[in-house]
Amino acid sequence: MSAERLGRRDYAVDSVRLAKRLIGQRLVRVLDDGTRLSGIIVETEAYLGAEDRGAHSFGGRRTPRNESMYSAPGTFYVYFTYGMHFCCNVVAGREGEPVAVLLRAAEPEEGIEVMRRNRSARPRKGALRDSDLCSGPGKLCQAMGIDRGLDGSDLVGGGAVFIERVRGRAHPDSALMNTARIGLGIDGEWGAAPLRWALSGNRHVSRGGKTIV
DNA sequence: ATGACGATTTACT
DNA sequence: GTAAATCGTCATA
Repeated sequence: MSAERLGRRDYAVDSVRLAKRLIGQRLVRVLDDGTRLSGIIVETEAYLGAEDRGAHSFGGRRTPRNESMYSAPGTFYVYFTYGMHFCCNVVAGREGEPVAVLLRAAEPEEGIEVMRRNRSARPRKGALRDSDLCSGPGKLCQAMGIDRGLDGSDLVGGGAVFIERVRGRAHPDSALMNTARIGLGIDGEWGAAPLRWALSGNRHVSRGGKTIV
């Protein structure tokens, strides 16, 4: 028996709704050798379309890098940044509408030791706690072996990445923390817009360079 | 061809 | 808290 996966319909909603809907659901990455790496999504950010100054699609920008944002809802959008990190998103809305949800953190479930190994590729100080594995967009991708090779893949169907529905884990807004998005180099309306959601009190939420509330 | 800049993470003072 | 690491991407020329 296999768990139910989110379908096209689940993804075909505006990015704010999808950002909240994905919290509590399970992100699954199946490696080439069949190993399952998974974690419960605990932090997301919504990116709107052409009007969103913080989005890669601001102003209707369409380049080879962000092409996946224009694909069907349920498409994976993976990009490389800061010369060393990958970040992954889930496309929302309708095909041709460049809106997406950034997956920022997850609570590891399956394949934790593989994730720890993936995250220890570069030498570092002390031992990695579970909460150091997927508590940030770059960390999550490194732990789960997500890179540009998965950009444009379809989360609906039999691919190597998908999201499983976790029954009884749809969290009400009251269980979520809602803040401005992290790391955008912009001020004003779009820099301050409360488009980041995280499961309140969860230890796997990223620190985002700032103190946890 | 060139230069400025990241939807970040880590180490160090 | 501050700064370094590190390189693909995109706008400009």
